[in-house]
Amino acid sequence: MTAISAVKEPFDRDRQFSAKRKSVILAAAQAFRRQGYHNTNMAAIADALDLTRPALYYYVKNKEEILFESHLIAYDAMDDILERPRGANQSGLDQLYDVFYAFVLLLTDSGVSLLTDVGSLTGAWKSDVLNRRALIEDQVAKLVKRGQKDGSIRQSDPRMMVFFFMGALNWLNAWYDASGNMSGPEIAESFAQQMKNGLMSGQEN
Amino acid sequence: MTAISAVKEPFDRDRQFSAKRKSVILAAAQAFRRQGYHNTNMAAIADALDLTRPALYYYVKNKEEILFESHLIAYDAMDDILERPRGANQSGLDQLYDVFYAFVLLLTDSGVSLLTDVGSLTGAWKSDVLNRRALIEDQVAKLVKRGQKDGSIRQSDPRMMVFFFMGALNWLNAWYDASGNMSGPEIAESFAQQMKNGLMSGQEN
DNA sequence: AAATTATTTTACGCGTGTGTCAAATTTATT
DNA sequence: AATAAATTTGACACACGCGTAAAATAATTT
Repeated sequence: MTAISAVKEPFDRDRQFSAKRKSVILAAAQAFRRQGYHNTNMAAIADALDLTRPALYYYVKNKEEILFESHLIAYDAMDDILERPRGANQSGLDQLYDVFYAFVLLLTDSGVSLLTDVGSLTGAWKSDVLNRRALIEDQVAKLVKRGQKDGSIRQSDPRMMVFFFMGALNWLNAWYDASGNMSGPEIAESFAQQMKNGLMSGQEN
Repeated sequence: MTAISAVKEPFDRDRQFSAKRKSVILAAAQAFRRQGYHNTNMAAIADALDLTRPALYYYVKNKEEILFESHLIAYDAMDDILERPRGANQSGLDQLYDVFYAFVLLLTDSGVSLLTDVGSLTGAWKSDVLNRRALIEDQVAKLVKRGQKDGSIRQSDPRMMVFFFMGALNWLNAWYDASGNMSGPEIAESFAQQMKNGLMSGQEN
């Protein structure tokens, strides 16, 4: 008998299964980030895990499902960041700074990455992902509006502001290489500062 | 006899050929922008031009060449913008503002778009495109450094700054829809302002 | 250790999409 | 009108990569 009681045992099975399943998704997501969805075939994913191609289908319905879940992983992580308690005393701008800083850190230091291949998703998968993204943008836009109310952020279309610095974030994937000479926190610092100054009120301009 | 003299006639032929060739590339580029390279098949490109699929191969070696040239079109246009004479009296920051404004306008108002599928290019095609992009980023970084020298731009890693607002630019493709309620110049104005404030020196921060 | 269940594999079918080629058609030239 | 050149087409070959199914192996339970 293992250390796990007979009652819990099936859960352990499930746990191992979902652990392996997740590592399939993660391995795939990494490859997708580097080479793109269509330039990554199932064999490459299998190889990365020392498995053979059909074994993947034991964990996953099809390739598109992997792409779907890859997106979810990123958006879940961003949701977590957005749900972190933020000092109510802070200005909207400062809160936004912290959130954006955490976003950049997420993309540089954890393996999580934003993916661009939404166009390769179909049906509910596609709309789900787009909805999740829109939700996050809404949350961020809310912070912008908050900052505009408390005077820390200048008056301008919040959506444009969000698109601007979220774009910078998305583009990270294209150039950031963990082996580069710039550390994650350094990039996060630089980006967050730039975002902050871009929005800040009280510029002579 | 047409209006074109017999001497020029062969050139006219060539001109018609390259005109048609270019419209092949442009039609493809549009489709690539909307749906991505791999989600666009040659048939779709042919359909858009009321041609049949093999006719495309009269103008073009293969699909990858189309992608390659799609990239070139965008980078050529950006080079043009960078080569426009800029008032030497202007600060580096102001020059950058104008350039960035023109970049955004290019992407919103002309059909030209930045493409992301570099990973689907191989060999010299890929490196050429990456080089072109790097060259443009260098030019822009030069403007940043100029602004830092003349005191209009604050002291910080120029490469990070360039990545930041060039990212915003690249992300435009993902959300900008000509039918949206925001006009090209409005977006350009908003983005350029945001970029400017982000870099500007003399923020209390 | 036999039996059951979970996991992985080998072998295969199939669709999609690219690129080619020889023939047909259209357009220009003499 | 006949010829030549440019352009387009229909028909085909072929490769790649996804997903499936039945069988084999490994792990777990009784």
